[in-house]
Amino acid sequence: MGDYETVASSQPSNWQHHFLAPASRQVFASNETSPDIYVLCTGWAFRFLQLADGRRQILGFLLPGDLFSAHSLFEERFQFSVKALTAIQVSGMKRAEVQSRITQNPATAAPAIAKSCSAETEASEKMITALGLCSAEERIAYLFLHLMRRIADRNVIRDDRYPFPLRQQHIAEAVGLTPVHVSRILGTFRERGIADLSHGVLEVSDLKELQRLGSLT
Amino acid sequence: MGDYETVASSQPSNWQHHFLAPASRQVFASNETSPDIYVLCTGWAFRFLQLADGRRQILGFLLPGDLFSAHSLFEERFQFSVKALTAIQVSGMKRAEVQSRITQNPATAAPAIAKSCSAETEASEKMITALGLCSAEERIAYLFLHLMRRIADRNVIRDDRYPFPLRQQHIAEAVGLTPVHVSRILGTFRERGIADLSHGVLEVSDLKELQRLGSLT
DNA sequence: CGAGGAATTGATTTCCATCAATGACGGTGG
DNA sequence: CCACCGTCATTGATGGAAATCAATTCCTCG
Repeated sequence: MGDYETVASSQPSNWQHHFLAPASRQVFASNETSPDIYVLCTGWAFRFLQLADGRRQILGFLLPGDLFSAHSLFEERFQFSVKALTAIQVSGMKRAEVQSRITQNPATAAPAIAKSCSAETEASEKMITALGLCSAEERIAYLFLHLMRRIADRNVIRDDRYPFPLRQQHIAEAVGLTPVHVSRILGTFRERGIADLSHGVLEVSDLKELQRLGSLT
Repeated sequence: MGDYETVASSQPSNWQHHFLAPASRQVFASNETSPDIYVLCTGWAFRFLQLADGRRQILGFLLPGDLFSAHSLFEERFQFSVKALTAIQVSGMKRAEVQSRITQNPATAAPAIAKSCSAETEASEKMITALGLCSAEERIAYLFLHLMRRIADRNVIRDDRYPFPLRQQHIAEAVGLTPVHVSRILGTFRERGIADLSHGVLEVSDLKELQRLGSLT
């Protein structure tokens, strides 16, 4: 891996460390192995898979507090690559250490881990459904709603304005469209008074309509 | 749930039971809860999500030996529905009992469970990639290769002929296409001498080409 | 046989990708 | 301060992949 900038900890420990990465830097590559597990502390990142011909699929976005993957608790090989969307700060912990702490009190740890894995899988399967069944605008609405919920869990949201540091390119790669088409759909959302994404902020003016489009009911 | 036909066990036990379901019967509905976990013993089934308007996405196929979901070990609520593709035989076990057996020797159970969860998630994320990036024929080739591997793990395959009880409708619902278009693609696979699916058997004549199309490298 | 679902085939439409050009910024250096 | 550049977003024109509509034909199974 690339410990791009290791930050000196105030009380150094041998089982936990931190590092920084600037926007756009790839921090891990698919198939890489690591004795550590990672948590995103600040900033946004995304997980993705890339095909031989360069096509890239974004699997999900990482927000502060997210484990890169719940499965990384047990699996030392990355099944995806990770790239910083904004400047980020990451915390790494020795897997062995974390595992031993888990086995020490499994009663509290096990349900949390199970829930976390379960949530990941559920999100994946909902995304499969969105990609398999939904139109371009439904997919984008779904992505917005999914991220809005996660953002709202971490930030105080006022006036329905969400911090949203995604380029149209990222939206396109997440929901299987071209950036040009994403631009058109966002244009229609604007003129229909549904939502406006610009300058890194998503402002939702017609939540009902957005939900009607993207709820995957 | 519907214990359609409960089979008398030769030595009855209170923590394990079996039942049968005919082809096309839905055996569980999304959001249902169950104190049991289930393994498919014989036949094929599939997991799916359904939207309010009736559109349906197949999330994956279940083959003999498959847990309906590894997450069901911890999660009592179904996040998907299950329907029999052929006539099936299912075994159900009390979750509490299974969990206590797991905690009795976690050293052997834990890695197996983790691997199983991990495999499910990896499969989901590869499917997201296929749906987001790939053309119709690439998606179908991917589905074929994925299932061929799983079938070959359970059956002796001769002459590259795989038992394959899917209707074109099911293929369509799994890879996000219409049955009509699936028919066309399968037609081209036939005339190009790549593979022939009919009468419930998939016969592969040009594995290399199928892999070139569907390997998701 | 005959009936009904499944598959195939053709004609047409729709949605989205692709190609191409333009404009809006923000940074950089002269 | 302004010309230059690269990135991003927007817009228009066109083409292509897959959906949709509509008949048949083919199986399968009573």
